Amino acid sequence: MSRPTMNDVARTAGVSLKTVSRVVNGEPTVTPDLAARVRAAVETLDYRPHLGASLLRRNDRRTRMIGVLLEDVSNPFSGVLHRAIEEEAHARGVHVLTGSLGEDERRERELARAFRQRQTDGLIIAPTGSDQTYLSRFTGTPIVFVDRQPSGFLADTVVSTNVAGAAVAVRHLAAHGHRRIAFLGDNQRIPTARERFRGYLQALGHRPGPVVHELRGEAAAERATIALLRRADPPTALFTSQNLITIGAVRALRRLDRHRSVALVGFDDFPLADLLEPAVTVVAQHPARIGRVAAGALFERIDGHDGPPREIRVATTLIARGSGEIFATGN
Amino acid sequence: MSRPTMNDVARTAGVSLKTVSRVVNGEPTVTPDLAARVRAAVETLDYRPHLGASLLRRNDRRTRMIGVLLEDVSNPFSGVLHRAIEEEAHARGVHVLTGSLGEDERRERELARAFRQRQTDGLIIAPTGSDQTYLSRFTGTPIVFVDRQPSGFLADTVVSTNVAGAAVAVRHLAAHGHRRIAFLGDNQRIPTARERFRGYLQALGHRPGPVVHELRGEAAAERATIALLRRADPPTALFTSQNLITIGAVRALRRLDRHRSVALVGFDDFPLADLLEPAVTVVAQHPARIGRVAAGALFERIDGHDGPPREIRVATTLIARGSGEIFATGN
DNA sequence: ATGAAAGCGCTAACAA
DNA sequence: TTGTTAGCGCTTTCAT
Repeated sequence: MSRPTMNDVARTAGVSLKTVSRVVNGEPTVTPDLAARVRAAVETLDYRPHLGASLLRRNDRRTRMIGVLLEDVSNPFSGVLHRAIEEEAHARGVHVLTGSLGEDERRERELARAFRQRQTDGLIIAPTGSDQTYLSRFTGTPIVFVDRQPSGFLADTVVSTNVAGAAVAVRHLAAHGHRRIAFLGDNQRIPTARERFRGYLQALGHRPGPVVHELRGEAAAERATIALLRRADPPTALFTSQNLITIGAVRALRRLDRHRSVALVGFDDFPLADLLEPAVTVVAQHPARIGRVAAGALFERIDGHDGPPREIRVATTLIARGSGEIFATGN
Repeated sequence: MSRPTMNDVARTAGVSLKTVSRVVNGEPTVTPDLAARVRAAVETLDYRPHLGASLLRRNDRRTRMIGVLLEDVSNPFSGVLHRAIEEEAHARGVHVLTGSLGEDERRERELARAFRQRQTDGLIIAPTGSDQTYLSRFTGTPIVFVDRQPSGFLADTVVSTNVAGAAVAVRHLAAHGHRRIAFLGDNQRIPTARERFRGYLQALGHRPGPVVHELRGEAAAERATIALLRRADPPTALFTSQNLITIGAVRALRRLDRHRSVALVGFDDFPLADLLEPAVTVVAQHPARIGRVAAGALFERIDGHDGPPREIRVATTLIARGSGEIFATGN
């Protein structure tokens, strides 16, 4: 025998199907006596309502399920973001479908489509692709972007104050006497990455130091840093615009035994940054806050809010720990 | 106007509803001409099949969705586990519902029930509660446990070789001359935690050093370590049985400036362990492998495999980095 | 307060 | 190859 239906419950309780439906859905218009009998039948049959069937017939077509697309659920920034979103959802009795995108544009599109097809009430996306035009067909599904803003499609977006944060980092280095401050960054097609570069340029007036873009991952950042420090005229300080790049740079400085002489400020905090020698100065983002705000915005939209797309900026915080307070040596 | 249905598509394409169904489901028995007309109609109407309705009628009641319950999606071990599971699922066209449990037993039960109610094809659970008896009612939903084995309910379980791994760690310390090796551990109601303690005892014959259990989180571990080292007869080496505890211990050693004199081996690796001073020796678990294996086992069950519950052990690896190779000083 | 009937969007079983 | 009919498990609407 298969799973019991409302009909089975009705039969064993000796009531009509509709009465069972009323009890299950907590409608108040049922006599306590009948309600008790229904609940007993539910118990003995181990009845569980079929959410899909209920959804099919309901007017209020909410699945109470949202989709979250992140760069990689195993990286610390995404993890904290994810957790914060999950908490907000949990508080509303909403479940979360999760997907990691890596750098795969196609996977972003496919997962977004697939999640929507599952009738998720809304989507939170940290876009990895360089074009989100495909989302314009997603009518009826609220979308909020986090961490990176979209291209070719407009919706609520929650991101850090990248320009200001990067500028603060670079000015901090300049204040410690540095004149040749290198920029190490990643994919410049991503608006967020461009903003951080802009902050760097802004802070240095128009006298930038050496610049390296398109660094993918720790290893690439380590190699690039080594190359930079072996140049004839090496930088005395580094600004790394992303956490994996920061870690790569730390490894490079260690290998060259320059970690006590070359200053470093990274964008985005990471676990144990405070336990390294020297501890790493960063401009911290607040992924938990970003997640909370993004989830809040999404649920507002789901609940019918219909204003124009908002861009919400979350402030960053400079955390001086040592690596950024190394002074420039004479040159 | 609302979302188009198969009927709408049928009407605009001038065919029967069933023909549309055939095209949408890729059944081969449709003339190219009709199929093309259907696809055109799908395109112009922006039709998307309603998964819920389809599920309701199908014989093969697969949602192609699994549920994953983890301790905390924002901790690195869980994150890597999660990603590995997601990759296996993705390869099979399956989506993942995720939930974090913290230390909340009730949340475990509630989420497991809720996910099952959503007709997830199976569940992967890193149990936080001390009793999984409630799962015995979950007939028809395959379950696999990861990281920690269940109590009161039996199912496939994928865990590290905790006893052996802990013993290796402790013997490694003993081999460096240590005789007073402390154990710092967490919740002893969790079988996994007990196993690690057992490995510790096993390695020391019956001459254990100081033992502290029930440490919850980094801060507690830090305090406990400080207290331990201030005793009259302090340990010369520490075995920390979990990654947050290891980090707490590192902080304590730093604060007391004993990080170069007291040896430390931790159970479970963590990011940047190799960049600390001294780099932290660990018995590494392999969360990615655990995740892959667990997902594999779950999908086997979903595909109908019906053997007895299996306990699958994943080996650990000692990674000597420095902190575990500090020799005992005369005493 | 309770129930009967209709139908949500789709697929199974069968017929043409 | 195509179409017709019934019905998945539930909620709606309308009657009682």
